[in-house]
Amino acid sequence: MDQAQLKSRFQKYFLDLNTRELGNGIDWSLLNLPIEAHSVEKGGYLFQQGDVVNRLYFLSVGLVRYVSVSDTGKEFTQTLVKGPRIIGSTRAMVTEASALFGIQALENSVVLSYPWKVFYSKMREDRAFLECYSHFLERIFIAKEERESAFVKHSAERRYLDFCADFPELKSAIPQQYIASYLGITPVALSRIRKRLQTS
Amino acid sequence: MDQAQLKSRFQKYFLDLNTRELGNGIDWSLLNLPIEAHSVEKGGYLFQQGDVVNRLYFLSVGLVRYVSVSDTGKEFTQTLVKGPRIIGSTRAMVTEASALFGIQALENSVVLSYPWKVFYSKMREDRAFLECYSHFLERIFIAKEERESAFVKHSAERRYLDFCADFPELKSAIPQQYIASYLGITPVALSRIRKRLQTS
DNA sequence: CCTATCACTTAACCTCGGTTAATTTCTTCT
DNA sequence: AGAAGAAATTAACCGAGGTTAAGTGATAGG
Repeated sequence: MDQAQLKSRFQKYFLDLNTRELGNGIDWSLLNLPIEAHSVEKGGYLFQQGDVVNRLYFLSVGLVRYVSVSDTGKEFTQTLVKGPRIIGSTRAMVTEASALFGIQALENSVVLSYPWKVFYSKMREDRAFLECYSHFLERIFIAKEERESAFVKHSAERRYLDFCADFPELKSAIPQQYIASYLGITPVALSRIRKRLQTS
Repeated sequence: MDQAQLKSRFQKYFLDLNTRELGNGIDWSLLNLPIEAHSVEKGGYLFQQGDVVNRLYFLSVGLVRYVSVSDTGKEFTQTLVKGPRIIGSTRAMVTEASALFGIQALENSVVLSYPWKVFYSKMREDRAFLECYSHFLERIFIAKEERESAFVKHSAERRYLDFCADFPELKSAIPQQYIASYLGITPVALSRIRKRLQTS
C-alpha cells in the first residue's frame, strides 16, 4: 500500500473520532510527513514495557492488548482494542518516558505511525485538530475512569459477566488466560468462576 | 471576594497548568460568565456519587478526596488533591452522565465553578485555550495511567511506602482510614502493615 | 477534670484468590 | 490421523487481606 492510501486510512479514522463533524475542518495539508507501516504477527509486540516510544500509533486492522508485568512477574491486561483505533501510550508519547506497559498483538495486525513530536508540532497550529485531539483525550480518559470504577466497585465474577456482555465477540475469540488477565485474576480463578456460574 | 478576584484566581491557575507559556495566549475576554463560589466544610461533599454534575470546578484552597462506594458498601479513595487545582469528574462534565464518584473535603475548602457547556462553548474558539485544555487532559490521563500501573504492579505495603514518599505532608495530615482507602485496603490491614514495617 | 466520641490497634477467624501440580481437552503441525 | 504443544480444568494447600469485636489512646466539649 502506498503513502497516499495509508494517510487516507489514518485520516478517515481520525475524522470518525467525533460524531459532530469536528474533524472535517482539519487541514491535513499541514502534514507532509511520511507515515510508517508496521505489521505485528500474532503474539508479537509493537513495543515492550520499558521501551521509549514517542510515536502516535494507529491500529488499522487487528486486535491487541496493553499488558503490564508486575514486580512478581504477573501479567495484567489493561485494555483490549480492536482496529481501527488509535493505540499507544499517551504518557510515553507525551512525556518521552519509557512505557509502563507493552502492546501485544492477539491477531496479526497492521499498525501505522507518525513520530508524535513532529506530528503534533505541525498539527497544533490547526484549531480543528486541537479540538479533535481534546475529544480523543476526553474519550480515553473517560474509558479509564469507567474501567477504574468497575474494578473498584465490582467483584471478579461481576466483572466477568460485564466483560461477556460488553465484548460478546471477544469472549470466544481470545484465549481465556487473557480474559483472566483483563479481569485482574489468574486463569485458574477464572476457571473456578466459570464453573460456579454454570452450576448455578 | 468579588467576581473579578475570583476570575483572576481561576485564570492565574489555568495559566500555571503549563510550564511552556501556553496559557498566556488565552483570550479571557471571551468569557463574560458569572463564576460561582462554593465553600465546603471538612467532611462535606462538593457532590456525591450518582449526582449529575456538569460544572468545571476549581479547588482554590483546601484538600479533597475523590471517593467511590462499591456494591458492598466499601469506600475507595481514587485521588487526593490539594488546591489550587482543577477538580471534578471529566466524565460527568463532558458526557452529562451521573458521577461515578463523589468529592469530599478533608479540610474546609473553597471551590469555584463555571457551567462546563457554556464555558467550553465560549472558550473553544480560542486556539490557545484548546491547547491548554489538551495539556490538562494529557496530565490527568497520565496521572491515571501511573496510578493504575502502581496499583497493578505493587503490593499494598509497597504502595504505602510510595504514598509516604510521594505525599510526606499528607501522611500525618489526614486520618489513616483515608490513606487505607487510597491504597485500596481497610484501616485494619494498614495498621497491620505499619506494624510489620516498624518491627523490621 | 470528666466523659463522649472518634481514631487506631490488636486478636481470632474466614474467604477469596494465588500457587503448584496433575489431568484432560483443544490446537496445530507434519 | 497421530504426535507435540498449548490451554483449560480440577484439586490441595497457602496467604494476604477482610470482618468482627474488644481494647486503647487521643481529642474535644461540657
